[in-house]
Amino acid sequence: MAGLRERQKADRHRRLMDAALMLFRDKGYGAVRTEDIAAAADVSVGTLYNYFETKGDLLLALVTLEVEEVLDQGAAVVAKPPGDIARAFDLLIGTYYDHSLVYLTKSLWRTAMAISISDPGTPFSARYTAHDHSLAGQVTALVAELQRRGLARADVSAKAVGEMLFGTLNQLFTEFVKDEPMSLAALKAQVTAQTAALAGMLAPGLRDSEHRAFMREA
Amino acid sequence: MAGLRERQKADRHRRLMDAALMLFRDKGYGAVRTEDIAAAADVSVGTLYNYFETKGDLLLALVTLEVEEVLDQGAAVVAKPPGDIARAFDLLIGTYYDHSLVYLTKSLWRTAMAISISDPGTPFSARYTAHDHSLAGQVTALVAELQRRGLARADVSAKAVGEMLFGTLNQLFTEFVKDEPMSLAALKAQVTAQTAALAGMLAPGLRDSEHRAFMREA
DNA sequence: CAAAAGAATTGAGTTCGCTCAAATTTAAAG
DNA sequence: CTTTAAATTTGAGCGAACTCAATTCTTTTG
Repeated sequence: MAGLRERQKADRHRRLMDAALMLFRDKGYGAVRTEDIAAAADVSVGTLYNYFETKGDLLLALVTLEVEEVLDQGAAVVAKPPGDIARAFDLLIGTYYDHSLVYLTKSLWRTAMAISISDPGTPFSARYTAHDHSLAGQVTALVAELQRRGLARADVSAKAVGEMLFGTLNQLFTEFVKDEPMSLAALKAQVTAQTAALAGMLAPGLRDSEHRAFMREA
Repeated sequence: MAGLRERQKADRHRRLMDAALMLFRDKGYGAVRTEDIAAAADVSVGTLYNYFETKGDLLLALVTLEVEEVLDQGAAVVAKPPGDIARAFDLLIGTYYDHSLVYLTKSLWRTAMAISISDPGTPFSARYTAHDHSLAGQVTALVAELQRRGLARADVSAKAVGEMLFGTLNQLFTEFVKDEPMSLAALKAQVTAQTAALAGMLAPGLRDSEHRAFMREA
């Protein structure tokens, strides 16, 4: 069995994560002092900094939890996508968006994004960027899967489409978290509107006249 | 003539901006203490905070300088655009990009972006967002001007195209400032590649076969 | 089991952004 | 030119993130 030290370590780590999640959600990142988190987790401030490099690093650990769960849910969608391109995009992206507020608030997302932009060289930012790449990879995987199933034309690069799609969903998500009153429904409506043209272009075996009609709509 | 008080005020404001610009560029935002800026401007810390709400606000004042100059330069391009859509886009966007590092460094841009994301309700963020809107408006104005001159098809919304274009150039700029070794030339190459398809679609009087060829390239 | 070695915790101390009551400077009034 | 009023500056002090030398706890060794 694991030694006492190891168990205590795991336990303290969990307590710190739990305390931080609760406090951040409740009072907001800025209003929570590292001392509060430490106290709620029954450790000293020094110990908190033995487990996490900075207060922001603690937030990232929560973001990581979030993203790992959403990647799992997304994998299920990629494995069995709806038979329609537009619906498949909406379902995968909707899964991401729905999950985004399970653990974190808009304010916490903003803080995490801000830290990752301002210090792009740090481990924090590197991990945040890695999450982005995982998500973009999953979107690409969906496009490839649709192609494999003959639901999307195979003569375009799945990677190019996937990254364009991820760029769009990411930008819309950024606007969403910056706009406190904006609802998830409004966000989804936006992404549906913006990806409809792309979905149309990806439809296989479209005759030229129909193709041109899609172009005009987009 | 202006009273003594007024002159002193303008002078202190200028000294603070000069000092902040020099120190931020030299040592980086985080390494400069408000006390250092105050000392370099020959005022006390309290006075600094009488002129600027926060240390970040001082950075924003520098960003504002930057954006106002670039808007002036951009207006000249809009007034007399090159006769080719792709070249016109490249020239305007290139003007923005070239000017972006005249006053500020990548690191300072990142800090400014981070602050504007993390506190979207503050005056800082509002002004930063206003800059974005001004730039998007100028890009839209370029599209409208090209339409007026018969250089771009008039049957698409200049606003829609302008905002899509701005979204792209903004996203690429964000990636640029996050990637310290990336050169301005590389940034421009990326934007040229990404906007080429859009420029192609906007060409007026294109025959259907050519139109479809552009689609396939994009 | 006792002692030595090693690992982790602790919290007082440091730093830096920012504030505010007192002091100073400029303008206005008599 | 004084006196009064108003505007502005000032810097010691506060709060919060983070550090590190001393302490406590766990494991290993003899």
